[in-house]
Order: sequence, then C-alpha cells, then structure tokens
Amino acid sequence: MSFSQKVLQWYQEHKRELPWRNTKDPYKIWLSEVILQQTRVVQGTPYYHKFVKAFPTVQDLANASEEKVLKLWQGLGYYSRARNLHATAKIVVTEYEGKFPDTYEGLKRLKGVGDYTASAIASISFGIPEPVVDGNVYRVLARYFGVEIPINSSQGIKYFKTLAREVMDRKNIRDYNQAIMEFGAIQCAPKKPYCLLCPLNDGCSALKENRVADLPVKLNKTKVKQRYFNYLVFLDPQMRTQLEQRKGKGIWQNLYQFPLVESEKLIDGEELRTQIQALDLENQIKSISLRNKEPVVHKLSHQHLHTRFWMVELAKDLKEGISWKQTIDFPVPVLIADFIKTFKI
DNA sequence: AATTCGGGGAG
DNA sequence: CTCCCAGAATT
Repeated sequence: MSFSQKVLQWYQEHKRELPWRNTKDPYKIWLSEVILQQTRVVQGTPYYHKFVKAFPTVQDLANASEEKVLKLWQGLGYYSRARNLHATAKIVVTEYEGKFPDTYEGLKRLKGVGDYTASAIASISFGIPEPVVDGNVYRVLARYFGVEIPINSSQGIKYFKTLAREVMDRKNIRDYNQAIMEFGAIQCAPKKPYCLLCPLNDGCSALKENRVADLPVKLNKTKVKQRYFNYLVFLDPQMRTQLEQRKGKGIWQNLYQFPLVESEKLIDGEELRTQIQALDLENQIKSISLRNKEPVVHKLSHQHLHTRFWMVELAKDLKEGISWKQTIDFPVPVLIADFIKTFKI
C-alpha cells in the first residue's frame, strides 16, 4: 500500500469528528482555517462555533463592525487574523458577489490567506489537487522520508511543498490533506509518538535510523524582549475609568487597554508620577496606588511584559469616562481582561 | 532571509 | 522551564 493510502486508511479509523468536516462551504472552511492558523484544534473550536453562530454567512461578517469581530476573537491571539478576516469578508461581498475565488491563485490574493490556507480551501472546498503543508505535515514528511533540511528555511519550504505534492493522493485530495494533518496531530505527535503501533512504521526513515526525536529540524530560536508596562487605571468621582485603542504597529493593534506608560525598567510611584506630569493630565490626581507589588509577567512568544497596574484616583470627571461595567464590552488583550475580571472596586 | 505578530497546553 | 500549534505579513 502506498504512503497516501496508508495515511487515508488510518484517517478513516482514527479521525476526530470536527465541526468543519461536514461542509464544503468555502466560507466555513476559510473561517475554520484562519482560526486554526498556529492554533490547536481544541483552542480554536469554541471560536469557530461562536463565529458561525454570530456570522452565519460572509455577508453577516462583512456587515459587522471590526470591534465586534475583535471582541469575538478576544483571547485567540494573532489579532491580525481577525482584522484580515473582516477585511476579506468585505472584499468578497463587495467585489466577488459574495462568492469566494475557486482557484488557488485567486484564494491566495485574499488578505490573511497564505500558501497553506489557499491550499486548504482549494482542496477541501473545491477538490483542487493542491497539497497542504502545515506544522503536522512538515513533521510527518521529515520523519517518514528522513529529511534534514530545516523546515523554516526557504530551501526547506520549497522542498517540503514539492515532496508533499509528490506523495499526495490527487484523486481524494479533500480527505488526504485532512488525513495527513490529523495523522501528524494524533499519531506522529511532536513528542513521544507511539511508533510501535504506527501504520507507517514499516517505511519510516526516522524510526529506522532512531532519529524520530531529532526530526523535523528547525532553526532560529526567537529572543525574548523584556518590556515594562505601567497601566493607569483611572477612577474619577463617578467611578468611571478610561480605555484607549492601540494604534500603529506592534502587538494588539486596534484592541483596547488602559492608558499605558511604558518604561525601560521597573519604576516606582515617584518615577511614574513624573512621567504622568509630562502627559499634562487635566484631571488632577488625588492619589496613585499600586495594585500588584509583584509585576504580572504576561508572556508572548517574543516578548515578556512586566506589568504593573496603578489605580489613579482623579478629582475631576473624565471627559470620555467608561463605567467599570462597560469595560467588558471592549475587545482587550488577555492581560487586560484578566485584570478586569479579578479587580473589584 | 529574519522578524514579528498570542495564547495556551503538554511534557 | 521548552516546545509547538491545520501560518501570514512585513521588514
């Protein structure tokens, strides 16, 4: 039996029932694929249900506000996915008569749709013989065929795409693409795969050479940058606070947060006070008190945010104050959501 | 070719 | 702690 046939047979016996497996609707396939980019199935599934319920069609998504989309996306991370999702929905509705492109090239032109996602939609929705290469596929192919080329080198990206194309089942690409990913996720797992029971253990190069743990090869560990955040949690006489939207480049674009003072290192109340003076606060400050003596360390994949929350009591009302209750309506980073959740006035 | 985008779960 | 997840866009 061929490589692809073995994978397909394993899939028939072991596949999970997932909500997007029962449709070919390109809208729902696209939605599921974007949600699952760099995201585990168990983490993404609740979001898929939320989005399908809130936006049954691409028109519903296009007609929504970006804030509503971001709010639904809150907690999933990589928020450019949500912004691009919304932008693409608008394009599909206004320029493509509500229909998704039915070619790989057409799909690839959509914002937030790269090589993997275009291949996934093309194959799953339209049966186009285009191989998907995600993290699972890299692992399965690298191990089975004993490929030592780093998967995140430009050479590796080309090599694995070509290899994936050679071994795919073009007659049944819809199932095959999902099968090899599922196989990588469940059977050929990153750590301690149970090779003894693997249907591919016969021809697996890595198993034969005892290098399962060494493949795939991956380069470049990102260095983590340390940042120091001081959030100003204003409270005016009406017990209202203030949120502002993050603009420009960097993390959490278009999400909301408390007014932020970033510093080069941990600072005390005195230093913070001088920083705030520069902001020319119109509302005079009655008091500043630190909520958390030990900074909350919020860890992103490439930066650690050492965060202090300062309660700033004001003598005068804020111009655009928000009642504490309303803060939960805004899309915010998990760091802020956790604080709002635990903070009781 | 490298870096930058989040958050969570497994080991 | 480290690694990695149905990756894409930007520099």
